[in-house]
Amino acid sequence: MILKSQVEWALHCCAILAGLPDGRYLSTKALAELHGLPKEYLSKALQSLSQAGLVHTTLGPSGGYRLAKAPAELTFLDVVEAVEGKGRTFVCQNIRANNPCRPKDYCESGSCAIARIMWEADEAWRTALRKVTFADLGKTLEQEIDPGIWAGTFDWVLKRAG
Amino acid sequence: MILKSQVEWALHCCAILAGLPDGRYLSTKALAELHGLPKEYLSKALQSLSQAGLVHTTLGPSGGYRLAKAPAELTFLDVVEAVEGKGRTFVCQNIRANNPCRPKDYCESGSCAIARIMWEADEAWRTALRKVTFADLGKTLEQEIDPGIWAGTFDWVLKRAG
DNA sequence: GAATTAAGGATACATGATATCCCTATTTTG
DNA sequence: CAAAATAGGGATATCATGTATCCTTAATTC
Ligand code: SF4
Ligand code: SF4
Repeated sequence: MILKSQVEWALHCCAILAGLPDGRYLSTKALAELHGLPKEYLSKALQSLSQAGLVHTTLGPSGGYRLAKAPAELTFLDVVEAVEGKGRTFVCQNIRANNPCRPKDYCESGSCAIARIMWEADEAWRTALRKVTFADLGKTLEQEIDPGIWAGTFDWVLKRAG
Repeated sequence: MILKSQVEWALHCCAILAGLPDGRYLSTKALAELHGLPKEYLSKALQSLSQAGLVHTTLGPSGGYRLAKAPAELTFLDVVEAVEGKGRTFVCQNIRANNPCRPKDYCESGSCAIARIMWEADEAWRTALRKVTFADLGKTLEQEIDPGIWAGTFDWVLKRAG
């Protein structure tokens, strides 16, 4: 059970978009170059973000993506769920219904303890991701990243932003 | 990202084994019949439990599986990790190294904020699973399951336990 | 009108999950 | 001792999903 690499890509792209000045857009091409990723495939991840309403897009030259909300309103969970889906990681096949000791067509009284426990763990994971916004991430990155690279990347992005 | 169905199978099998009297063993065949699962494939899941040291096995007629520890010492996380592996669900491809603004062979100072946040969420998931033991589960199931089915299943299992 | 862009359909490929079959060594049963 | 039953594990087939590329269309900018 491993998250798709598109999750990582989407998180990085949102981190960049979160640093973009208001009203500017950054294209798939620029984001792909910046991260060394296949442009066409990265595009699918960005489309997922778009379908989830997390980013806003414009067409034509100087078009591309920007965040649809303020970085403080966008959580890691938003991005992860946009790419990976909102489904639970534990899916119940209801194998208890195969128990030969049960009367046929016995009606279950809701979800069982095993499924509930697994789903609670799922929810703990989601809660942890919901707590972190891209404003939080921006602050941390600014402290941790080499200032030269930070500034250089910022310039690089601005030059290519429409 | 969905857990393998073997996780569900292994959890159910451990739930049954946790109710087994001391010194008794239950075979793959019995566990497969009880849950309506393909015997040969369920066997792989049980082998994972065995390799992780969670169950003890004996060969020959009347052989099979029993828990290696007391139910109160066996956690959901033990079983999930035995089947699904102990690896993190977020794997970092280090795509920041592709940033064209970086000097070549720039040495990263440890793991970045994005990866740390994802790994912390992972850890929250594991913590939730580590909190629940099969003694806890047993108590819940005893309260929730129809007493007739509960007793009938217990008898069924005892008849087939070596 | 030409260039650039997001969106999305079609397709191929790789990987991992699911499932079955078969063989071996070990242990109980008779 | 012989037969039956068991866990363990290798080999293989099948299917779903993730990864990746290519191409077309519609919208936008210049
Ligand atoms: S016992 Fe729970 S987890 Fe197992 S099959 Fe039934 S509902 Fe699903
Ligand atoms: S920035 Fe973090 S998550 Fe992204 S590639 Fe680097 S280490 Fe991995």
